[in-house]
Amino acid sequence: MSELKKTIIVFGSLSVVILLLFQLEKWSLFALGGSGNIYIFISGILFLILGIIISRYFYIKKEGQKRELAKSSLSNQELKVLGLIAEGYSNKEIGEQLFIAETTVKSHVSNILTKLNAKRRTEAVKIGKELRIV
Amino acid sequence: MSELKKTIIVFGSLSVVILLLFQLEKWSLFALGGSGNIYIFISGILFLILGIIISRYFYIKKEGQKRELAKSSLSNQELKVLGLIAEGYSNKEIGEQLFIAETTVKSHVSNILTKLNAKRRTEAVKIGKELRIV
DNA sequence: ATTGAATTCGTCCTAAAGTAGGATGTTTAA
DNA sequence: TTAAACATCCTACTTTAGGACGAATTCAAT
Repeated sequence: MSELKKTIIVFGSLSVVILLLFQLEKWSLFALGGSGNIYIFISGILFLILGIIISRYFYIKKEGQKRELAKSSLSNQELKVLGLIAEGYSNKEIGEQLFIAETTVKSHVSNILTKLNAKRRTEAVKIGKELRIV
Repeated sequence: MSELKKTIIVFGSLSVVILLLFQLEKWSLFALGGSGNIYIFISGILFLILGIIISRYFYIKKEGQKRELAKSSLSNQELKVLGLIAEGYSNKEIGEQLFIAETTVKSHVSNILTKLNAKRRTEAVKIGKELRIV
């Protein structure tokens, strides 16, 4: 949400800047040379935008790698269980959904708590969300 | 996260489209009239972007109103407790942090579960996040 | 072929969470 | 001012969760 707002602000500001540049050119308050120069100028801004998009893309990639690291510590089944915990299901309900015994779910939950260094399932969910694995 | 990706895709696509239009104009493959028409065209696109930003802003506003409605159903203390539950604290720990007895926290939790129509504290957190009150 | 991780299931025990009901005082809005 | 909501605390009870073991099976990698 905060990331979204940032993105909106960045792109919004850039849009307004471009719009203002067009207006300034139209009103001839700025002498940017011929009509060729403004193309170069605006192309530059657009490439700046692309640069931001690309860097952001790589940022997300890096986050993704972090996620992979955390994921690797949790097994597939443990990830499923953690996801269902985050949905608010009890161990019994989780067992029914995954077609396994409640005791097995308990084992998984214990392992999850140990691996994520959490004391409670609610804390595990919080950590899982922070690590973006939920 | 999904929202962020959408935003990036929308703005990225628009940027590329604008860039392509400049290239097309430069290569004279498109005859958009004089240098005046392309200004109008691009201004239109920029206003489209602004429109998206504004509509998104109002969307967020509307979500905010929903939040207020849900907030009003939970009392101040209940909101605090729900927040601490989401942080992964136990009833005892919550009591210590709010300087109230564990039994009182339990009362609050029971009321929260009733008001949010949840069976478990994990489910309450999930609902709370959906209602954006956590 | 053996090792190790993953998955599965079990029991016994304790801790935490949740239910139901009551009691009391304060705030607050009609 | 009076009813309703809020906040606090309690007892007694049931359910769920979690820890601490053990143990069997499968399956991929060495």
